[in-house]
Formats: sequence, C-alpha cells, structure tokens
Amino acid sequence: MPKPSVPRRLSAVQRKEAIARAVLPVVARKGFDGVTTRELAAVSGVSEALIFRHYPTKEQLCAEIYAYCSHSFELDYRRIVQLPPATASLVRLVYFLVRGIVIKRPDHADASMRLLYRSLLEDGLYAGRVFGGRQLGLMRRQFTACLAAARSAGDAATVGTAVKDLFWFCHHTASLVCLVRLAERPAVSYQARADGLVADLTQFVLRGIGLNEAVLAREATPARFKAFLRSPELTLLARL
Amino acid sequence: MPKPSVPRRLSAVQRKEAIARAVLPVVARKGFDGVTTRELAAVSGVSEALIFRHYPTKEQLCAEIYAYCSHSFELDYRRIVQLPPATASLVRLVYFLVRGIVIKRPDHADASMRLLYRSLLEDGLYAGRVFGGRQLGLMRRQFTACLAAARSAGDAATVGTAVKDLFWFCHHTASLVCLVRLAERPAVSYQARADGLVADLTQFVLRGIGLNEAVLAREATPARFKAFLRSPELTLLARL
DNA sequence: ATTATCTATAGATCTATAGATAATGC
DNA sequence: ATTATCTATAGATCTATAGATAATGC
Repeated sequence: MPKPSVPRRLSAVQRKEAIARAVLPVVARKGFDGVTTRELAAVSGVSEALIFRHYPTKEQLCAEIYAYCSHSFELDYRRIVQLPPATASLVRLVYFLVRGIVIKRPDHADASMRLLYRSLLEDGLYAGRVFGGRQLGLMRRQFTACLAAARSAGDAATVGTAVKDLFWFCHHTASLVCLVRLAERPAVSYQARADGLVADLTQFVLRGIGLNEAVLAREATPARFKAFLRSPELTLLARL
Repeated sequence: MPKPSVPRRLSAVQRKEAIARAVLPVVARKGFDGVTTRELAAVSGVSEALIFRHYPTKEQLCAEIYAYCSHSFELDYRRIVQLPPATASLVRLVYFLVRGIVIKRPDHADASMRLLYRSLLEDGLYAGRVFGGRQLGLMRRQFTACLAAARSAGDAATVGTAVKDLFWFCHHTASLVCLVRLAERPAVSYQARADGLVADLTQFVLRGIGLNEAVLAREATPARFKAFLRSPELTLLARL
C-alpha cells in the first residue's frame, strides 16, 4: 500500500477524488466489508475524520468508487468500431476484446475487473451498468454488423443462436480467464501463456460463433494478431 | 434465512456439522467479512457461544465450510465418464458439463458456486482444489479421449490449442453465464432462456473446440439434448 | 477569514470467554 | 455424571462526530 510521503493540503474536490482513487484498489481487493475506515485512511494518507468529511458514510465512499470506476471504463473503442463491417474486422474486434480482458493491465484496471466480479456476487448493479454501457454496446453493434458481413461472404456458418448471445459468449470465455488469473495463486494453469493464450482464446470463440477453418487459417493466425498490435487500434490497449 | 423451529439438543459432532451446513449459504452470499457471528448464530438456531465451542474462531468455521463444500462437489460423473470415447460421447459430456454449471440448482449448490467465485477474488485456494480435483480431472480425461476420437473420425478439426486448455475454455464459457445469473439482478439478459441457453452454449463451445457443422447438425440438436435428459446420465444432474 | 486537516473520543458492534443451567445417558 | 447449551459480559475494534489546530488566499 503506497503511502503518500507528504500529505499536502489539497482543495476539497481534489482531496475527495484523491481519496476515491487511493481507496479503489483496496476496496476492490478486500471488498466493502473487508476494509476498515482506518485502513482506507492509511492508504489515502489522511485521517479517518477527513474521509468522513468528504464522504458522510463508508457506504457512500464505496458508491463513489463504483461511479469513478465505471467512468474509467469509458475506453476508446472508436477506431475498432469504425472499421468497415467485414470478416477481417470481426477478427480484429474479437481479438481486441479478448486481449483487453485477458492481458494483465495496470493495477487500476485490475481493480475495476475485481469490482465487476464482486458486483456479480452481490446486487449486480455495477456489472449491469458496465455490461449495458455505451462501450460494450458499441462493440456489440459492430460485432453484429461484422458477423452479418462474414455470413453473407460465406466466411461464417449461420447458427441458430442470437447474435447478441454469441457476443456475450465470446466476452464470457475471456472474462473467466481473467477472473481465474486474478486469484493470488491462479486456480487453473493453462498450457499456453500470455499472447499464446490470447490467440488460442480468440480462435476458440471465433470458431464458436461459426467462422470456418479456411477463414481462421487466413485471418486469425498468431502472425496476424501480432500485426494487430502494431496497428493504430493499439491505442485502445494502452487505456484498457 | 430458515430458522430451526425447535433447537433440539444434538451430539457434538451432529451440532458441529449442522452449524456448518446452516451457515454455508449465508457465508457464500455475504462473504466471510460480510457476516457477523451473531448472524451465524441466528441462522444456525443456536447461541454464539455454542458456535465458538465448536469452532474456536470465526475463521476456522469458514475454513470448515470450504472443506465441507469441496466434499459436496464430489459428484457422480461415473456414468458420463464410462461412455466409450467417441464424438457422440463428447457431445454428451460437454452438454452435461455446461448444463450442470448453468442451470439453477438447489440453494446449496448455488452456494458452492458462490464460494468458488469468491475464492477466485481472494487467495484462489478453494478454487484451485475444485479445478484441480478428482471430478473435473476425470471429466477432462474423458474429454481428451473423446476429442481425440472425434478428430480421427474426421468430426473435428485438429486445432493448435492444447486440449487441456480447450476443456477449460468450455468450462469457462458456461461458468461466467452462471456467475452473471447469480447476481440479484442478472447483469446480462440473454435472448435465449433456460434450456435454449444451455443448447446454444453447448453448440458454441463444441464449435469452439473444432467440431464441424455436419456433426453438430447431427449430434448437437435441441432434440438430442432433450433425449440426454431422459437418459441414465441424468442421475448426475440430480446431485449437481 | 476561510477552509483543510488532525487529535481525541463517543457509542455501537463484534469476536470470544466465563460461568451458570438444563438436558441426556448410565 | 456428563455434556450440550445458554446468559451475561469483557475487551477489542469499527464507524462516525466534536472540537481544536494549522495552512491557505484575500
């Protein structure tokens, strides 16, 4: 827990946000009931009294964290979403989706994933906001358009499942890998590592939604994926 | 919270287990830090003092819950695992795996899923025991044998991903659907419902591991799945 | 003069224990 | 006579507040 060396005097708004930011990872890791206000004060580098000055109750502080975090989920998917609807775009989209979820990110995004899963074990409100939010909504729309294009190009089998559900299945597969790896001692040890795992997962879900082997061999190779990482869509990853 | 009407006097061993059983769903739902010993006493129908007589600390009681629960995960997969290694067996296996995870079960199994996900957000020890346990180990071995058979029969494309990882991907996809539906207000609303969702998921992961469309059309239809439910493997579901 | 911050502490709650009571089995 | 169970309570901890102090901006 990083303790600010000199607890400078800040303006009310600055301090309020500083507290939320400092507290976020701890609450995400230990849960609302798992931390004490004493602890929150310690990681914020201020007294408990000051925390209660900015947030009337511990509960409201935690609510603020969720708000703060769902804002931070506002990622820059624009470049991905602007690609023309086509099979190739679908592969990119899914690759970035999977990679964004699986690859270990800076502590802060890590915390937001924890909050997400924690929310699912509780009221599911925050998770509902994230899953129903603008970002994933845009992704899903693009996914739908691309899959339709892939189907009419003969690149994907038309399956009975609703496209919406297919999107979530892709999302879910990657998400549980993320969750499994959040644990102190990862609960499953995969054969593949890092980029290999992302590649395997991407191929798995692309097959799952019906893309045929010929397309996969052409568009969804590790070499292609590597190339994606050097393409402009990369900006997305930096913030993810 | 069901309160035992007449708190009969039990033998030490019986009471000790009764407490663990009574307390399990509450701890699973609210977490170790989210419940108080007062609450645990209330749902157990005994005094706090009696709980501390049987379990020296709150922590040890919770440890016991995990032990108790991981034992309850010992399911009867034998029938599934005894099927001959073949494409048809693979479809059954995956169907039962997915259904067992997704379909809402009696409260108790629900609780064990919650503990599982909770564990992943913490030390991952319990999850590691479940994932590395005998049951899923047997499933995985059968999965491997069946997939090999399917491949050599020309029913499945041989993909680059390790078979072990493919098994987990199947497992994961279903697991996150389970998690999403554990929340009070389900965070994702799928187009498909209940059995339809299970069928869609099963097809999704079967495609994911490389089974071709011809096989799916033949072996993985809703009608087939329905037939599975009337077959002897059903005993598995009752306990799952 | 205003406002951020701290120290000290109240009041509630939580885990755990001590000692008393009541049910069971020999 | 033994042992399961309860009541009452100690001691620690936790959330939240009151009132004092110190830094900033006019």
